[in-house]
Amino acid sequence: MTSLHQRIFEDIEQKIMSGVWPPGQRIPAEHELEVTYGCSRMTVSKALSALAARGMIVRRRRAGSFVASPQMDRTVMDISDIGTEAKVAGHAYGHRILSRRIERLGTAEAAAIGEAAGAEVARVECLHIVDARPNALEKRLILLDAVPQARDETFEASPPGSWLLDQVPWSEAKHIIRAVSADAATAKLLTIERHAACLLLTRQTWQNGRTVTFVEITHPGDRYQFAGVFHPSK
Amino acid sequence: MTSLHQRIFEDIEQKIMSGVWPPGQRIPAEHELEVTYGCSRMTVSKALSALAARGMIVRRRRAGSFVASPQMDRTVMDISDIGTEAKVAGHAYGHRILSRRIERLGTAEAAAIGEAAGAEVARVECLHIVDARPNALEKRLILLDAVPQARDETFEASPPGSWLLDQVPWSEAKHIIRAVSADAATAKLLTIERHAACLLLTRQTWQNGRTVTFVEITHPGDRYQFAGVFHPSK
DNA sequence: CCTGTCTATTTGTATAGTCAAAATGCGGGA
DNA sequence: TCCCGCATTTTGACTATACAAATAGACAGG
Repeated sequence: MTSLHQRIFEDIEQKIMSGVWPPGQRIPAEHELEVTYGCSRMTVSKALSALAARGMIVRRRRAGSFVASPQMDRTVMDISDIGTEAKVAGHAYGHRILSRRIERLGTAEAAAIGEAAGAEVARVECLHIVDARPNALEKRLILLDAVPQARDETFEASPPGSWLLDQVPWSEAKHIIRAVSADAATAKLLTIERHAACLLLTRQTWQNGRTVTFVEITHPGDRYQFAGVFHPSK
Repeated sequence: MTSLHQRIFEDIEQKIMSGVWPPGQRIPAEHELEVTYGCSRMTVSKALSALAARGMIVRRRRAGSFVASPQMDRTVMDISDIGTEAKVAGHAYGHRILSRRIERLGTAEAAAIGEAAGAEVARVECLHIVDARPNALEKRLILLDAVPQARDETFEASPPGSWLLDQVPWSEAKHIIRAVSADAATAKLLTIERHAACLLLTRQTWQNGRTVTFVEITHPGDRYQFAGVFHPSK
């Protein structure tokens, strides 16, 4: 007994999530949807407004409604540099690909991310540098089944995260934040002391129930933090 | 040039946030608001639906609309025990008040939280215990100006966080998550090794622009994590 | 070609109703 | 007294309509 505006909402959501309507795609005008669903404009409008409120579409007068760009590979909270909080603008950002190769998932790792062993993946390690200091070490798996274009991508032009945004439409994601002690290799790359506390962000992204990418990002704990303001009305 | 339904939304939001309408308070029925604002029911309904969508009110047929209970002192993400993730139910929870005293804010601390030095605060330290193991150390400041009832509260019955939920209506909050190494005192209380990585959650809560409480919660990094699933449609 | 204007399209806001579903709390019956 | 059923209130869903605001794209003028 779902209501009509809810059905329209879910219908369009599904089209966006499955990639049938990619980011930037124009959504039929309210008038057209009113015909396809055989209802009044108010009902269509309610569904579209809800989608807009959730950030899945962007609406512009006269132009129409468009599928928004996904934010699947963005952290839930902002990552900020503890030392230079005020300095918002003027960050010099860069990245360095440490390694990149195509391989097949081992059984242990496959089980950990809930995919079949033997699946082909691109394994990428990338160091993120802000203002000449390393601020994150990224270890990523990209399932070639879901993103075949990743096979021949070097990620030199744009880091894997941003690159994926342009390839995969919409998805769901799970974030986990842990505190860990840096191992020797990580400490060296991030130029911090061994055993220093680090923030470890793990994110797994799915589309249609299948894993797209799995990434671990390690931040130096003494320099970076996750922050977010939440007035209940937002 | 704000629209009418938006004005109604903000008007009611303000009443809730400022505490004029405390949690559980019944909101005038749509029909009554339609009279007070001199508009149609649809317009009122739109505003109330938006408030309901944001979790600020709960609506029930025939009964009416009610101000929801605040979630101001809840973490944005769930805190879960890494070792026993499956075991959702059946946690034995307890807490122990380590210290509690009334004092005045020093200049350094006052500056850090953006309040005037010399303001009276209750300073509470509390250890949270889940399944016989300490899982969090809480260091909290409560501004007596905002919550005078805290002066004579022992927090033995319920920990400061839950206690505050019943005292302060609605508020805004800022969360910060850091990774830190445990100092000697913290390590001993949490029964972990010195310098072990810990998750440090800092939360500051305001009401009407004035700080209500400021809290630092330290979790053992090897046993606890923050996790959240985010399908963009939620 | 470039620039300013005009128009038609599309979303935003609002009204005024109808019918449906839920559930509270009352009154009547055992 | 207690319990059950029903009437009434209140929210939920939807229609049909109206006008306002923005602006993309066509068109005219320099």
